[in-house]
Amino acid sequence: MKRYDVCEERCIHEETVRKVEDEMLGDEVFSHLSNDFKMLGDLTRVKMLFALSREELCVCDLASILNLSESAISHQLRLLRNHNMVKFRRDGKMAYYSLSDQHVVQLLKMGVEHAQE
Amino acid sequence: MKRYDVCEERCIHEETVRKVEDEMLGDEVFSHLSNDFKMLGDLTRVKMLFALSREELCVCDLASILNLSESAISHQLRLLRNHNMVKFRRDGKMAYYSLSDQHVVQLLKMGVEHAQE
DNA sequence: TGCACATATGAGCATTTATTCACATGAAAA
DNA sequence: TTTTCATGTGAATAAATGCTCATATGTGCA
Repeated sequence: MKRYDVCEERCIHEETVRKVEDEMLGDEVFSHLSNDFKMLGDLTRVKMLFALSREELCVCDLASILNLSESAISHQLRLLRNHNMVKFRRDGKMAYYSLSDQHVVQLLKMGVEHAQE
Repeated sequence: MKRYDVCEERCIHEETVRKVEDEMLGDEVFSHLSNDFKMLGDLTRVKMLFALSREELCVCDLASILNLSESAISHQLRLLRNHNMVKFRRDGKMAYYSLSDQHVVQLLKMGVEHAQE
């Protein structure tokens, strides 16, 4: 277990570092946070989420819109489900997906604003 | 080049799919978007960005706060720089980093809200 | 100049991840 | 029941990614 304490005793701004350390959140929070953003950090998934922000869609619809295999879409939908970003309802053979809340929409909106600068 | 057109002519909801296809953004926008979110989708980087949202910090400070090597931090800072998420100023031997705009802060804030549900 | 030190970077390695293929599941229709 | 079809999933593979180690860069100071 390395400590990287070379700098820790010389160059750092002790005050500032201590202050920021105090303000840091718990590891689980950061972990949760980065995992959520990771869901948005993929071209396929971000397109899927954007599409779902417009309409409820089945696997087949998404596959058609993104021009990807249904298997690929299904795999990604499972990830999104596990991260509580989408919900779904079954109707016969079909499964209809939609966003599980409005947070994703807001994040997407903010992201687009930033991207368009 | 597969077309996955099996479904395209049978099970899809043509109306809905066409509507959503019309509303989809350009590929460059989605690409930009997912790349930005990807920067937030890593435990180390999200911690770095959070820390930088509190104080301007040097490489050494960040390494100390995250308990990681300065090399690792430097590599990640380069990524963040390339994505215009952090800016830096040199002062002698030191390099001081800070967030390049408030968008990241807002995204982090929204992410935390969502994570805490 | 020459040394010390903070930061930057290239190569290598181990891990993660996105897609495909093949097959399983489950519901509707024949 | 048997068939069909939309969806779900495990295994495999190729690509991307994060860290480490070694080394380079560049600044301040003796």
